Amino acid sequence: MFRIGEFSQIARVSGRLLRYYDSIGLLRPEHTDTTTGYRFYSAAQLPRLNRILALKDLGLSLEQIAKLVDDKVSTDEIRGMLTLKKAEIEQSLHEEAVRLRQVESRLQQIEEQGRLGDYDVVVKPGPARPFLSVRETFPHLTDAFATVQAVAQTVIRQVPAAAREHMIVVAHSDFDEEDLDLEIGFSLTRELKKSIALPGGLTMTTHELPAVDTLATLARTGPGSETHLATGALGLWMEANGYTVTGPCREVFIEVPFQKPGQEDVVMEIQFPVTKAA
Amino acid sequence: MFRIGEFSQIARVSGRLLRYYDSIGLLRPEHTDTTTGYRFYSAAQLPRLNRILALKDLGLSLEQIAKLVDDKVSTDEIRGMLTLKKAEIEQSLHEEAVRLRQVESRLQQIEEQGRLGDYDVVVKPGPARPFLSVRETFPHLTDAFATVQAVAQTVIRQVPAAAREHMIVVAHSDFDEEDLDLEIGFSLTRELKKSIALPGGLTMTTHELPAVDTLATLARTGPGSETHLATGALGLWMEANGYTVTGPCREVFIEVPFQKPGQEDVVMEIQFPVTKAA
DNA sequence: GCTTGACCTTAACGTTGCGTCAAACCGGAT
DNA sequence: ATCCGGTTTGACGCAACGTTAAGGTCAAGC
Repeated sequence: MFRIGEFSQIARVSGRLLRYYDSIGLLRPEHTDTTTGYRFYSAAQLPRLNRILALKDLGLSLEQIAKLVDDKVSTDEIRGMLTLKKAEIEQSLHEEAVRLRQVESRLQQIEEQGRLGDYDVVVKPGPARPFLSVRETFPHLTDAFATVQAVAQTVIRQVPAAAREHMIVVAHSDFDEEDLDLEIGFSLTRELKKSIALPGGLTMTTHELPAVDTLATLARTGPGSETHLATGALGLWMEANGYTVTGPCREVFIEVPFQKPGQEDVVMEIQFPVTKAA
Repeated sequence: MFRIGEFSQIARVSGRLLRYYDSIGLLRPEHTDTTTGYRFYSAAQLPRLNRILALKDLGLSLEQIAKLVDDKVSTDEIRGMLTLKKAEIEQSLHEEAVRLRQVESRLQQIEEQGRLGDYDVVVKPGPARPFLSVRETFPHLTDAFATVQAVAQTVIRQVPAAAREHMIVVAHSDFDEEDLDLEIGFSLTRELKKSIALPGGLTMTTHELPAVDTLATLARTGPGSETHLATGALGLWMEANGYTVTGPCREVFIEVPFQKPGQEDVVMEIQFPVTKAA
């Protein structure tokens, strides 16, 4: 019989660990002196402790280990636990690899620009929303501006603040093209009357802005005219991190833009539906 | 200005997270109502939150992130932090890969044997110890038995219990060979007189049992005659996990063996000095 | 003006596996 | 008898929040 200190030296673990395993019932000393509380371990307990340590190295929790070493699980269940753990490790390996890529990408950014980039990309899901909007093709971006203004003014006046969410521009065509196919409108918190007329003859109707599992997003503030810089950065990020675009780009205006003349600054989030390429 | 719920929905994070970041000063709401305590966030705070989330994804701690987003560190320090983080991730990737191999190895064991193996290997360091021993070449393992007995008896009688540790047999030759080159003795807790004579003409002298950084060990109880089973399992494990033997095998007897006639069971730990192969 | 229900607040515990004190007790050697 | 090293039981700390719990706020509807 060994006292805790000696046993801990044999097994190369701390005494604290042995006391902890005693307290949770994972490895009880073979005998405990009732008057002094001293723990006494036998040499024959070393294999059990080693099994615990070995299973711990596999990444199993002490709770799982307790069941395993006490033979509380069938062979099939053991197989299941290990198979699950294997999947977890593979998942974790994948995530770490992604992290590594991102860190390397940031380091490269620093080498090239001398500082951390201006923009940060966040990947998150996008829920479905009712979407009160009008879709039009404009010869040039500047031509769309009037419609954006009209939509903002009209919705603010005719839709209660509690029912509307964000002004959103969905680009069904590339922003670089000559003829821009844009959908301009507001996401809503609840269904609303079917359509609202705009001054100028266009009419907004309610559609569904579809939910997207993975959305690569970039939030920025600044002049609306410099949006392309952020869009470019987001494109580079997607390329560098192995994402491919799977849907139309959305520009979500967290604050309704261009409300006052001369107010060029916007707070917006650029969103691209994406999937991780294999 | 958004209340916490709305802001949390925009950013797709929990309200709890925002309150936590407020409490640690990482992201303070732009305004807090002094009478109600309500937090109010502005849209312009979204980029900062996104930067925090992006850096968190890199695996940085909130403490590090706080310094980064508040521009408390130079570009060189940022580079250092990221380079360090990169190394950590690479290390972690390596460890996970090792874990994956071990889990797969266990799964294979279950397929082959229908249960978890009998033996568990633990890798740990072995500290240096003074070693009172005698080295001899024996034609066969059975020939060594008498010397083992003699060493045990003699040391128990002549060395105080506080000074001796474990009986150890170091195999300077392979156990399979015909002529076994064994070193038999006791590790000591402190230096002792230089030599002790054994009945039969041999003499034990004090050497140093060298420290070993990485020792692949396997503890077992059972008949001393079945030690080769455990040794075989340990060999398989080392092979499966990419370790190579770098020194003589040690058999450490946690309890002094063969003390009573007919007592065949031993509690021992088999140790191989190893290194991870590339 | 009152109720309702959604939203907000702080406070506090739970998570995982121990490391790290702190204050007091035990045991063997001198 | 004394001393020193080993042991005991607490108790806090960690990292980053999730999750109740118990109770204020606010705007809408009656």
